This record gives sequence, structure tokens and C-alpha cells, in this order.
Amino acid sequence: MSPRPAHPELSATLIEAAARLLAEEGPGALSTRRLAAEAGTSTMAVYTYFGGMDDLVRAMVREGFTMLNDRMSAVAETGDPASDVAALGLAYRRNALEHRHLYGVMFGGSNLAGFRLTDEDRQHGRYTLEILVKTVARCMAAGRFSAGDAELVAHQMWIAVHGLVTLELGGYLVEPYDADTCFDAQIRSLLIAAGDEIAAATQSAAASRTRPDVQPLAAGRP
Amino acid sequence: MSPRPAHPELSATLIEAAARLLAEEGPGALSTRRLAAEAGTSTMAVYTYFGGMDDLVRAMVREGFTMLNDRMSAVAETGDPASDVAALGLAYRRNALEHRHLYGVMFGGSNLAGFRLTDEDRQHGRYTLEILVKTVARCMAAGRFSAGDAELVAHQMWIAVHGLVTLELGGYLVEPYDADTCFDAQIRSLLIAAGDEIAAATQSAAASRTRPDVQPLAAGRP
DNA sequence: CACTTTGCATATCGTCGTTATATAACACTG
DNA sequence: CAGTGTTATATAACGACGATATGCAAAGTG
Repeated sequence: MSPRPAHPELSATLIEAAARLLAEEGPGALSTRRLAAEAGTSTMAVYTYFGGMDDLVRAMVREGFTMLNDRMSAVAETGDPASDVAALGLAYRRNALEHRHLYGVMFGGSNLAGFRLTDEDRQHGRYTLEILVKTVARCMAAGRFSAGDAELVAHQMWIAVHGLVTLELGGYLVEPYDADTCFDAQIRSLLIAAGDEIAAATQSAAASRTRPDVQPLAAGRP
Repeated sequence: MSPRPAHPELSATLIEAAARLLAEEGPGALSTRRLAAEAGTSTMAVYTYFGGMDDLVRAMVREGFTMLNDRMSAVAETGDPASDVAALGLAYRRNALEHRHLYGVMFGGSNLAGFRLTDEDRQHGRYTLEILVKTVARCMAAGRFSAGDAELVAHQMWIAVHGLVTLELGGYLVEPYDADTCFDAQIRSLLIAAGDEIAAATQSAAASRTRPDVQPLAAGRP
């Protein structure tokens, strides 16, 4: 179906240029002509290597999914699984903020030149949840969460953080209810609803956020 | 700034046609030429009445905000404020599903022909929260929720339902964790986190959903 | 009546994604 | 080495897009 690149070097260059253009100048800057100029080639390269703009965007989206997955996988597994859940949420949010336009294409349904996701693409997105599901299951096994459907709880957390991120990217979260405040509140609510009594006892989650991708929610933990 | 329509008839016809095209054929169908053909006029009408495609989209978005606001305002105020909160969430979701493409433009940052929201537009979106804030405050006053920041709780609910709706519209919520299941779970979690003991005691929220825009969460209520 | 203003159709410009065509580089056969 | 088929890329072109300029007819005004 999709033509395999014979010279993967130029193919990678195109994806890199596309990602850079999308990140730095937004979706409006992504065009075959602009892309060709940036990569030092002609517009035909897009078609010989990818078959069209759609498939190039699709390849970029796939890279975005693996980046997100790498980011989630890099979150250290500590002895406090509930803290790990919060850290995963923060990692998810940070990845979205760093690749905001790409995130919009991946999950927000941002119509990039009429681009539409396929079910296969979405499957890559759902795959990201597996790390979160496992961590939630660890919370339940450790008695930190009340026993239940780990996958459903993971979905809830995904939905909540995704909602936060999209509203944040859309500019809808402003002071005093800015994204940081709401993020802490969302994580806290999810932990409480999952049955985490320690989170329920914690006064506020807006403490120091020094460690990267880790929420200080488990500050009162032994 | 924005030119006032001298013949509001054609202006309304254009907005209607644009809304219909967006709803029925998606963002790709919205073009000045197509719009002119549907309205039986020329492409110039878009510029004389609105000043450009951007402003026409803006006018449509504004209509979308008032539609959403009307929908939320139409939710009956019952004696059970927690049930009203859930009903508002369902009304929000139903409005988004009925105007899915418009919702994407309003909140999802869907780039419709390079269209970008202004802060004034976003203010219209935030205004919708006021109804929810009042209802949450009623919950707190009635002792149904533990006392706290009603505006923050309303934001949390907004974020959660918005996240659900966008993932639902993006096709990311499939069985067995489909949108209905996740919606019930989100509402339930929010009520529990807000301190609603009745919701916490309720086994599941996935009971009969017969009454329009009303969640049966308060089934165990006197 | 003449004169200005207004509303909309037509034609045009530059850019978009895409395709057709032409050319140049390559691999292989004899 | 010549000849041949394949592949990669550049160039040019097509239809459609948003936007603008121009032109013209109807309405308004003295």
C-alpha cells in the first residue's frame, strides 16, 4: 500500500522538517512546497516517499505516538504506585505541551489539510494506556486503590488529563483556575475516587513540583 | 471593525448554510465558493457581510456558544442539586455530539481554514460555566458536597466532560470502555471527589437513563 | 434629473494538493 | 562498452481554495 522509501534519509528529513514546521509555525505552515523548500528537494518527494500529504502526516503522527510512549515509559517506577500514577499524568501533559500542534492532530481531531485518523492510528494512541493500566493495577494490588477495574480507572485518568490538556492548549484555563491548579485538582480527584485515602487526607497537591514528571501528592507517605 | 450586515436576511442564510455544511459534510466542505452556491449568491457576500471566512466562522462559533448556553439553561432545576450537576454534564455532552464539528471549532482548536479564536470568543465559552458553578454551589449549600471552591469543582467537571467528549468524537472510546460507560464513571468520580456520599454509596451509575439530560445518579435519594 | 453610495457578479492573483510529463541517474543484459 | 528498462526527481500544469480588484446596476439623495 504505502510506498516504501528507497532512500530513507530524505524520508526522515521530510518528517523532521514537517515536525519542525508544525511545531514552530503551526499547521498553516505545513505545505508540500514549503516542505520541499525546507528539505532542499521538490514537492514530488512527498509523493514518491509517502504517497501524499495525508500519509506524511500519518507518519508524523506515528512518531508522535512513539514519543509519547517513550515519555511514559521513562517515568521511573517507585515504591509508591499512586505517585507513579500522578507522574504518568504529568509526563502525558508535558509531552502534549512540548508537541502541542502534533498533539492536536493525534487526539484533538485537528484537521490538518483534511487529514483523518484511521482505526489503526487510534490503536497506537490507545496503546499508550497500557503503561497507565499497569500502574493503576499496581496501586490496587498494593491496597492503595480499592479493588476495581484498573482499565476503567486508567481511562478516567486519560480522559481527565486529555481534557485538561486540550483546554489548556485552547487557552481556556486562566488564572486563578489555570492549568497547573486544575491539573493538581484533577489528579487528586481521580486518586480520591479510586479510593486512595492518603490523597484524600492530603491538604493540597500544589506543593513543590521539583522532581520532573512526578507529583508531590504522596508527600505524607512513609 | 466587523461590518454590520445591511440585509440580515442573507447574512443569516450564509450562517445557516455554513452550519449545515459543517455539520453534514465536515470542515472540508466549508468554502466561500460552496457557501455562495448553497446560498444562491456569489463569494463576495462572505466579504461584504463578514469581512472574510474567519469572521463568518467566528459568527458561527458564537451561535454555537449561545446554543450550548441555551441547552444548559434548559436543564430543569430539581430538588436534588447533585442530580442537576449530572444532568448539566449530560446536556453538555449531548450538545457536543449534536454539533460535533462545531464543538471542535469552539473548544478543540480545530483549525478551520486557519481560523483562530480570540480571547473574547473564549470568554463566551467560559461563560457557560456559570450555570454549572451555581449548581455546584447549590450542592455545597445543601450539604451534598463538602464545602469548598465551587468554581474549581465546576472547572474539574468541565475538564472531565470535555475530555470525554473530545475523545469520543475522535473515536478513541470503544467497547467495553465506550463513551457511555466512561461518562458515568467520570460523573461518579467527580461527585465522589466533591464529597457526595450518596454517589459514593451508589453501586453504579449505569442505570436507566430515561429522562433526557438527567443522570439517574440520585436513584437512592429520598 | 444628476450624482453618490451600496450590493453583488465577474475576473484575477497567489497558493494549495495533486498529477502528468520530461529528464537524469541507475541496474542489468548482451 | 552499448543498449534497455527502471527509478527518482524536477518542472509544468490542473482544479480549487481564500482573497482582492474591477465593474455595473439598483437604491438613495439633493
